[in-house]
Amino acid sequence: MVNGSTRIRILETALDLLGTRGVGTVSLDDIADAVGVRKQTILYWFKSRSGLIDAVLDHAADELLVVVEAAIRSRGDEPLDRVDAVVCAVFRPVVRRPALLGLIREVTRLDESHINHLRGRLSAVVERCVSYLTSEMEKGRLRTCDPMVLAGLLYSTVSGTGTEPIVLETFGWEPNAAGLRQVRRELRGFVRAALQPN
Amino acid sequence: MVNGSTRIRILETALDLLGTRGVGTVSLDDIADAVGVRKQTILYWFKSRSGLIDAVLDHAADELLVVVEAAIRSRGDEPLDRVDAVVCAVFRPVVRRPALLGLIREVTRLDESHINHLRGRLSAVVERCVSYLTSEMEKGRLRTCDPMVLAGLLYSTVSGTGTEPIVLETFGWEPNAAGLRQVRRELRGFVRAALQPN
DNA sequence: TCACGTCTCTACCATTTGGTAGACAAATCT
DNA sequence: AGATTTGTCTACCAAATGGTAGAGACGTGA
Repeated sequence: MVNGSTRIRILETALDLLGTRGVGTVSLDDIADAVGVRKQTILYWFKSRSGLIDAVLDHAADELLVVVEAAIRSRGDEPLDRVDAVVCAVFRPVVRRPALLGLIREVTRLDESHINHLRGRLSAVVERCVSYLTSEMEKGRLRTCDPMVLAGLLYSTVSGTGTEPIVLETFGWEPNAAGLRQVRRELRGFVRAALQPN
Repeated sequence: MVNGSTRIRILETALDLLGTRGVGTVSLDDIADAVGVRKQTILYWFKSRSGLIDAVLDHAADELLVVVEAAIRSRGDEPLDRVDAVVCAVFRPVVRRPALLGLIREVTRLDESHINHLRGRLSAVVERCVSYLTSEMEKGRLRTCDPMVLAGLLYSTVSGTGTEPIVLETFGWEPNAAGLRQVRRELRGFVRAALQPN
């Protein structure tokens, strides 16, 4: 375990490939080629393809968790600002690492064991978000609705924005830095409007 | 071309499988088994796997277009009601045919030719939606923002709701008829709040 | 009856897939 | 120095994949 660099390189590369091209269409050879190594080296570091996928999901969840946790703790008292911070935090990987949300999204295509694996990893943050939304609604500082479903809707909106550039392009969006900034601006306004107490 | 029933059955089954399990993980044999026919029968009706995918995308686009077109023309003058009708229309396949939006979403994983194929099919509706949003914003009857990005955000929200039941379950949602109704109710409230003019 | 087009089948094939076995080199320990 | 562990490789393999070739069943029109 002294030299973890190969393992890490495999993990990072696999995350990018699996997240952008989809879990089903990427073979171990594809990943090995991208890393610059033979397939058998991957199978030395990971028990099997399935084991690699679990490890990559962990890796992705870690990366997301760190970002979200930091954002949840940030900024002052006003809930709209706080949610805004989380939205921005989740949006950041969209720019820096488009594969991340794409991989999380792939979970729908995986089998029960992988699903439960990832779910266990994310449930803590999810619960924190939901209970926060609940308490702010009770104080009348957010539009009153079902907080669990609301959290899911927020996730869908942000994730969709990040994982479906192709669809957004169909809507006339231009995939460059300026376009991304604009999408983020509109996304924030959209979420803010959707949460405003009435 | 007298008996199109086998062709149709292949198309429908392929739509379900490709949409739910992902384009990359479904083989011709899988589809053939589900139809109750041999793989070579599929290759008789469709030039190749790629050709089948194009045909399935067409089929899916048709199904979606009919529903959306009808909804766009429905209901009175108030834009919030009209958008609401479209949201409900797109949500209906979520219940009746979960694979449909899932397949559209898969476009991100496909290559340029398939993408352009589907995009050409959908561009007309997309343009209608965007120009409608634009005109209503100019009249001050919708929250003012970039109409193209807004259309994309709306799509992301609705599509995500329908294609990521697994994720929604992580948020505590229960996947039954009552749960679906609640998700739809919250979805409509969410969109309505996000579009309210300020 | 015979020829013909339609539709589905069996029999293959080359390639790719995830995975196993074990050789070989470099580092590390005794 | 010799033994052992670590990390990557070459050489395979059985199964599955997309696709080709062509046989046979079936109905229809002449």
